[in-house]
Amino acid sequence: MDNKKAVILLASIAQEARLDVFRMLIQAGEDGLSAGVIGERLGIPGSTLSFHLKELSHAGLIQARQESRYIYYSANYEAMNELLSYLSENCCAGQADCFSGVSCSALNKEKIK
Amino acid sequence: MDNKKAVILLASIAQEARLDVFRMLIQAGEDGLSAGVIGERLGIPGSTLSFHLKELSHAGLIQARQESRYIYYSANYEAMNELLSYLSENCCAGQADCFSGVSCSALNKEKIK
DNA sequence: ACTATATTTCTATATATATGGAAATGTAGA
DNA sequence: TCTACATTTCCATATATATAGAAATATAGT
Repeated sequence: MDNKKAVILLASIAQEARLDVFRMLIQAGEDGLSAGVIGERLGIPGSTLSFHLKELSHAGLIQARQESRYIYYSANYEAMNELLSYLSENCCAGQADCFSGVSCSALNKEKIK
Repeated sequence: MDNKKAVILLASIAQEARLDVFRMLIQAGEDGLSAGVIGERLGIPGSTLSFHLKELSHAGLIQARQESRYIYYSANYEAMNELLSYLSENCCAGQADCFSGVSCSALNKEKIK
């Protein structure tokens, strides 16, 4: 993952409504949720939601799948993993005390080895 | 860390120049770098850089320290760790296959236990 | 005090993002 | 085909962000 790609992914979740949507889809699992359900749960008008869903899917963090009249959106775990890896590597590079005291400490031990 | 805070941190690095600055400061270590050096290395005019440095420090991802005529900026590793923890938790929640095959796999084993 | 240098603030401007109603599109059941 | 419903696109508008020159401010050496 390069810089530009990371910025695109970051920007796609650097917005309250979109972060909410993404977290919801992460929780929802592989099947995802329909646009209608997402919008209803978050109280977002259709057109606004559509805009945000497009942002997220253009970034590649979620994907759409049509099923009868509904369009189901689901999280792309792989893309999020790549972003987290990028951030971990670019945060921790050469920094032994990075991730100390947080849940990622196991990761850090791995990297220091 | 709550949603809003995460959005602020994400937005602060969801911009190419700022992500560059932040990565540079991560690499630079505790002492950090002066504004002038950062601007020169990235080829960014002073006023533009100042704007971005302010964004990053308002978010709390970097901090400033005056030393004679120079102002040194340095990365706040703790803040970045908290952001990564938040993202890890909100990405991996209940998802066993999260982080598989990437450098964060050790973290995941920890969490599944 | 004067000068040089570092950085920020001010200002204008360009560009991007966010919001949501209304209309258009797509899908399926009667 | 008609109707109901889901979702998107179109559109106008509001707000936020990014850029950079010029002026202002701060610091330190002479």
